[in-house]
Amino acid sequence: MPVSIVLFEDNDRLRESLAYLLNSDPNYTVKGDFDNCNQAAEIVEQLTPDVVLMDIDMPGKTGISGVAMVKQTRPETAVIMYTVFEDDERLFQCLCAGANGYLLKKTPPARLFDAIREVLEGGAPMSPIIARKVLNSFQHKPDNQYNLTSRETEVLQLLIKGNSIKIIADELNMAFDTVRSHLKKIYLKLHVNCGKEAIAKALKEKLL
Amino acid sequence: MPVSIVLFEDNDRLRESLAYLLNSDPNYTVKGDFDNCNQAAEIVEQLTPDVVLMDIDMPGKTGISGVAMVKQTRPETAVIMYTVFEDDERLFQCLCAGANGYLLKKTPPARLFDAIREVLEGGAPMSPIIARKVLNSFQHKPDNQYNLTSRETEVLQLLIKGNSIKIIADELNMAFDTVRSHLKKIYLKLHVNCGKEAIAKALKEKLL
DNA sequence: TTAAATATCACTCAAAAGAGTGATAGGCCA
DNA sequence: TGGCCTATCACTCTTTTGAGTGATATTTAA
Repeated sequence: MPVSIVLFEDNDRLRESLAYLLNSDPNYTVKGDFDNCNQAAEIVEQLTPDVVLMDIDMPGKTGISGVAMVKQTRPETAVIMYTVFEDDERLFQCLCAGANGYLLKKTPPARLFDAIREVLEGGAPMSPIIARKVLNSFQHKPDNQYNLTSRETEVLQLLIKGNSIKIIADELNMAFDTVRSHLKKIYLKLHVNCGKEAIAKALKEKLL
Repeated sequence: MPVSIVLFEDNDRLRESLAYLLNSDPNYTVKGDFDNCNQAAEIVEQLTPDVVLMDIDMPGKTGISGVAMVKQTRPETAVIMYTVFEDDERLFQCLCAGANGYLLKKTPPARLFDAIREVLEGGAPMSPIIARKVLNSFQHKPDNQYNLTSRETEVLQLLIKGNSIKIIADELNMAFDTVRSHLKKIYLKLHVNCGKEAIAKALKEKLL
């Protein structure tokens, strides 16, 4: 019996190409393909696929909600995300929602067959960059992808402990305005607008 | 130039088989093989391998200490664990110590070549069961040990995204002062004094 | 040896946030 | 029925923070 698959992907051409590709192998059969995942729960309940391929950016509900819905209504369904996004935010949201795999769209199509086989064996197919991000998330060591200077790092470390500018200045023996000066640069480098966003970003991405 | 590899594995026959296997491919060369990792730091410093294959159960220091030492002295070294153990305890200790991959010994030897290629591409080769365990570790549910009400939770969720009070009020269709009212209660319940501390605590303790 | 980056501090102005106080209304439950 | 909790909103006052601008000394790198 071939592996049954359902696709959620809003790009019509891509979705049809994928369906054609998968159907061309007798071991796989696409039971349904949809350009949104608003009815994902009902669909997996009806079609009972072995594997779901899920885009993230779709009209209506995002694939992040999509994987959550699928996993809630039919947990035994293997869900592989298939997306262009490789930011930490969406990646970990998908994983927390129960995704079983995460492939970037730049993945060569042939790899898709491997991934589906792998996920059915209980594995977790991931693109290399994604796998690396996942492993890095276990290390509590900083990455400094934003090129913070050592002084800026010190300031940010104190900030994410919830300290006020006044306290930080005292702690690092510098003037109030110097701390603010550093903070401005930090916000620039992190692309945020205020301390709260900086804390959120630093902690979410384990910068320190 | 072939990929240079160092092996740490106390089973002599297995270690020699691995070395023979890897050396049989001109693209790979085993620069050294050792039955313990007590001198792992000095060894990688001397031999500067691209990849280290590391057993866990060895006389003297464990492979867990081993990967930590290697990563500390030469972080650019890719370390792949190669072990029979598949318990969560050792697995996550290795990941936290900085392992770049985790293969079970039941892995077919041919897969080793894939794994080495994968780790050099920035990926994280893992046996399917291991990958599954890693992904499962992300499915944490919120705890709500501080007895936040549903409304307070909504406010906190928006706060930790870095939103201002004004934005939160708008988002939840409530008055500016109502949001502040909720925030005051949230700060009380979390035992913090300001929004920055609340964000830090909520994210560190994965409250939401 | 110049130019760039870094670290330092100062001043102003406006916006945001925290502290304190109090009020109203609906739901729940004993 | 009368508390208790939750959610809602309002007002004041003070502190904190962000944005803008600019200056100076030191270090680093081209």
